[in-house]
Amino acid sequence: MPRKPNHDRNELIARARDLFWRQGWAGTSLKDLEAVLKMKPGSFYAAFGSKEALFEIALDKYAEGGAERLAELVQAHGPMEALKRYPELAICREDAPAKACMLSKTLLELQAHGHPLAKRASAHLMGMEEQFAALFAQMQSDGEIAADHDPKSLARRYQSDLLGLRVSAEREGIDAPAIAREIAEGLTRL
Amino acid sequence: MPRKPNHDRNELIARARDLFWRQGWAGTSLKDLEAVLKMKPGSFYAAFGSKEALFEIALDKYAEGGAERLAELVQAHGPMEALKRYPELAICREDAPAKACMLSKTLLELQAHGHPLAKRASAHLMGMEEQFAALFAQMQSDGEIAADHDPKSLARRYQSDLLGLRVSAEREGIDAPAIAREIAEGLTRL
DNA sequence: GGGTTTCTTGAGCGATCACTCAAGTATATA
DNA sequence: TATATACTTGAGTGATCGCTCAAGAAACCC
Repeated sequence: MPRKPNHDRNELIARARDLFWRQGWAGTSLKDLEAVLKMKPGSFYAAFGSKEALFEIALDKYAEGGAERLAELVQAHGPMEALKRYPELAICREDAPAKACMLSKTLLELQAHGHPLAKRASAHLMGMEEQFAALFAQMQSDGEIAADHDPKSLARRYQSDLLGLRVSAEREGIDAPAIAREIAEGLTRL
Repeated sequence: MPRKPNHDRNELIARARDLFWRQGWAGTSLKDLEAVLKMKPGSFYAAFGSKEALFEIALDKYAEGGAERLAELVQAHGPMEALKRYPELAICREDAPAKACMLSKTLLELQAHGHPLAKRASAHLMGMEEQFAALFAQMQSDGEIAADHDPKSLARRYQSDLLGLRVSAEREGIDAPAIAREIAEGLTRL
């Protein structure tokens, strides 16, 4: 009996994610969202409830996408090669709306006000780090890297390097791929 | 003939810098500033002209402070030891309003809108990097590190590591000093 | 103390913020 | 075709945004 929605919800969320990723929380107004999603306020609030609710969904989709891309790399090339390629991949995707990580951008912008979205971004960062740690642990049991490392420490450092790389990539006049290569090379020394 | 100002301008700028540093551009309202500076709107605009003008002054003061702190370290301990200590110093100052770098926070928040303050932050980051590069170059002529490195590359990587560290330090449950130690240790391998 | 100058005050400006809701429109079933 | 059920529309909500300005208060000169 009902009328069906004009838009594909998944596509809408992806477009919202890209806009939030690029412009941040406060930098994205409802007007911006209405323009990109081609929705009037009424439809928007019927579909998503609030700006904050949509940001949360977009943030989750962002984290999910990153985890998937890493998992695919692992599937195709194994843990070591995946971790080597991931940094360059993170900054060179030409369709990405920003070089920097949306999780860190959200954390830096909203942490000071104790905003729930900052906590959520922080949790996603922790999830990524655990994913990295699992890969380092696997590389150890495979004998691919020395056994005297703490996988969690390696993951913490790798995550930090990655975040630094992606902030650097946001700057103009910086050869970010060179940094990515150095991070990858650093992994071989383990 | 005139009446003298109630407040010390330098102190006002320092307080504004700390507030902007913590809360970012959009996260800091004029109400916040009025409260922290104990100024009414009229005084505020007479003294600083606009929110943006004050942010710019605060950003410059921030960059200046960082450069000074590094220079003091170099003066006291020489280039290598200074670069080793700087990361830990950056994240452990208990009086700092935030762990993350104000320059990178500004860049990430405002870059997408092409805001002049983002360009200014970017320029300050470049200035820091040149300061680092000069130190690496000095270490080379002193024979303290191998001569076959490019000082600019070393500086770029050091800056990236530093930015990553300071984003990581903003997260909860992360042993940031451990990352700082690893960065310092990495310098010994040059 | 009178006059001048600067600083401080705070009500209030237009613009924009996130958001609401009653009315209109299109698609389904009967 | 008639009716029910979403979905879409956009003017308009109160709140907050950065900012202005006329009036009052305080410190200097003579």
